[in-house]
Amino acid sequence: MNAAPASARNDKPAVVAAAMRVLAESGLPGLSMRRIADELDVQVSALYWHFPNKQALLAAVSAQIVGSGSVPDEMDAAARALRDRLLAHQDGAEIVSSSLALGLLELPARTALVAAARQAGLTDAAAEVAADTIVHYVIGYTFHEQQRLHAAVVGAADASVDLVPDAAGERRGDFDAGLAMIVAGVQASVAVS
Amino acid sequence: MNAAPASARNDKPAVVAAAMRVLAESGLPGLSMRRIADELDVQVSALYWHFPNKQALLAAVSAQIVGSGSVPDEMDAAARALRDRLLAHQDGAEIVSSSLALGLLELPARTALVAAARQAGLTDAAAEVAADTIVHYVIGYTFHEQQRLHAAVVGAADASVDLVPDAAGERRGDFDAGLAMIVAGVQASVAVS
DNA sequence: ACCTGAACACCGTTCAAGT
DNA sequence: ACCTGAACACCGTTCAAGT
Repeated sequence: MNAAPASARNDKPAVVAAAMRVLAESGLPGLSMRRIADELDVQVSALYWHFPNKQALLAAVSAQIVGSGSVPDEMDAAARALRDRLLAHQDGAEIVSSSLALGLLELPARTALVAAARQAGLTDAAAEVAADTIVHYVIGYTFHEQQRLHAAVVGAADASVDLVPDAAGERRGDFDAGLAMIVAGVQASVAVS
Repeated sequence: MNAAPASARNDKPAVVAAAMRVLAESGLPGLSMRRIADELDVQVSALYWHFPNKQALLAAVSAQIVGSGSVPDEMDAAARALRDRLLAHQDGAEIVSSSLALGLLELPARTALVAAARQAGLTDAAAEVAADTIVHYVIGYTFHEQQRLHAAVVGAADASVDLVPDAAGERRGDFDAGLAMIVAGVQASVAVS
């Protein structure tokens, strides 16, 4: 009953893999159903056998981006792990953001953040708020950063020098500084409750 | 020299006003150049006399959304004022987010936040980080919230009951709770520096 | 189970030409 | 100064039909 079919065609993971390749090459603006179909040497309509619509396909891409492995159990480490995942793919933050908002994606990092906040002494409800606050910050910050990269590419000879100062160096510092403020606030909220 | 022209045609503010009407009626997905042109009884190509491209038009819409008036000078009040502006327009957070990331928009609330953070005792650099952290949180949170509204409209008979619990009530509380954590963290960072 | 081919109803942008 | 008309190169989605 597990006999290999006569002609091996595409399955869901193959479609997602093709989408990841297109994303790496052309970013989110280039990630059209037609480009993905081309990558598989297939008609566009074939994709709709595997996924009901583009958003569902993007949700599968998002799941690939954020991964399913384990996440560090400290708050700042978990936040940075999420950020690194997003940064590892072009427009990663934007894709994940929309899948998340549509309720089509589970975030392993969020689960880890809730646990860490609880361990720090927050009530269950406060831990959820803290986790969401940090997730919003990470995604918002990284989204903004990745879109600036786009703008910089478009306006090559632009005065965008001061917008993207020394590339990764300073930005990582700012991200960490902001994150530290939030984490401090979360810990401070234990005293209040 | 200020004589009224024979036939009064459209100017930039009129185009922006038309775009705001379309946005109110159909949201960001419906905000196409063609729909805006229709609203003005004009050909699409006419819009390109007023704006070089759609992003520039969206930046003008964003400026209208965030306003130019004065902003409360306390940190949490300034953050809530920004949030209220975004919530007052369909997909306000998404539109503003992309204009901001592209460097096409000034945020009055950000200026107020920097000033408030400085007054709280932060260094100039730390005050900028604090302001950006809060702005990212506000936009990220509101973006997420507004996209859920979309999803709820699309899946009317859905099990989206637990995703949008009691509408505004609980959400406002969660937003404020998260904001309070960040503000506490910002104030805590004064001791460190 | 997976795909083709063709169509539908859209997009943003450009450009010569008009008044 | 502001607009028309037509075109270009795209989109996501649907659907009957094939193997």
